[in-house]
Amino acid sequence: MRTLVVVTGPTASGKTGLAIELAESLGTEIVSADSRQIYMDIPVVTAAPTADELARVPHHFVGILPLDAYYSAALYEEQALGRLDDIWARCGDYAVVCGGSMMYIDALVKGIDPLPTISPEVRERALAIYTDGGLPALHETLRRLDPEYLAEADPSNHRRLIHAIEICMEAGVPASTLRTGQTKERPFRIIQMAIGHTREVLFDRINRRVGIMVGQGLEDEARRVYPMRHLNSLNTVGLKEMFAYFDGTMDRDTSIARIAKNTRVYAKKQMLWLSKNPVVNILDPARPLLPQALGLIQP
RNA sequence: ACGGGAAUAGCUCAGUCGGUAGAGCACUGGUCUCCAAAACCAGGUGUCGGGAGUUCGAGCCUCUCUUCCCGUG
Repeated sequence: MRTLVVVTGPTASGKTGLAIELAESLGTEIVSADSRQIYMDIPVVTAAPTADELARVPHHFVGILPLDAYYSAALYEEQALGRLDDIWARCGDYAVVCGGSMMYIDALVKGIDPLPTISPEVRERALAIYTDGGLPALHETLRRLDPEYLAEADPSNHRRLIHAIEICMEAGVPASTLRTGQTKERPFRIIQMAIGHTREVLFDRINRRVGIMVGQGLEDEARRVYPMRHLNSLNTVGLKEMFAYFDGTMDRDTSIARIAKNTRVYAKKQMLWLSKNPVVNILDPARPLLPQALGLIQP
């Protein structure tokens, strides 16, 4: 039976290493579920798998997109499903997904409504409504295009309001009519797991990892992409803070301290998401992980 | 040792006329159908250094102790 093994969890929890061990012992490949590792040219800050690790197990969706490429959870769902079929066809019944982008994991596991991909022209028009008129203009536009969404939406969250307007413009119908929120049934078995570090241990791992990144050339990497800093792909923990240092608004030590701090904040958000998702099996980090993981797969 | 200053949230500090405290950052909790490492929302977490006094009432005034800083030795 085709089985999707999902290794998720907060950043710096050891997902990559576990996924590689699993893929090796199952004789299969890894599909990454990471909204930043998918971009090329930023491997250090995203803690992407190393050359060694990539040589041990083939990875998909790592370092494949130019920094200015548009991407979304819906695109990921479609492309990852296709790639999984390919892996099952070549490698047998198992495929491993590894990543901490919970939106992507959800899109893959539960499915996401087929909302249209927004054209650059529409994106520009919708953004202009906000830059010209702020939140009130967004509310006014939605009152016309999709009052139902406006009633449910977070009125302060311009990103989501803009996106709803984009969908209305692109699709020609109210966005709320396209959103069913229905979970799709997948024709394969799904087993999800995460490593259950305590917050204290995880924060310590994060602090150490930031130091390692700096040693691996984080600053050089950030400097190389600095001219493109307004791209969404670079709106990323570890780069934002470095850019502030380059801009002169923060000294280097503060910048690095803030990277650690913001990574901890990010990890907390991921843990919150996990805690709301009881389907995920929590592995005990005090015991060897691989046997626990294999035990979940073949009870 | 003497003189002066300071002590309030995790940190830096504000606190009017005496009416049991507030800001920024930090921190904590949360939202979630799609650029999500994004975006957004909510919450003050306190023995006002200790003790005593004046007062109806003290972060604020008085005394005292402690600690720290600056100056002079």
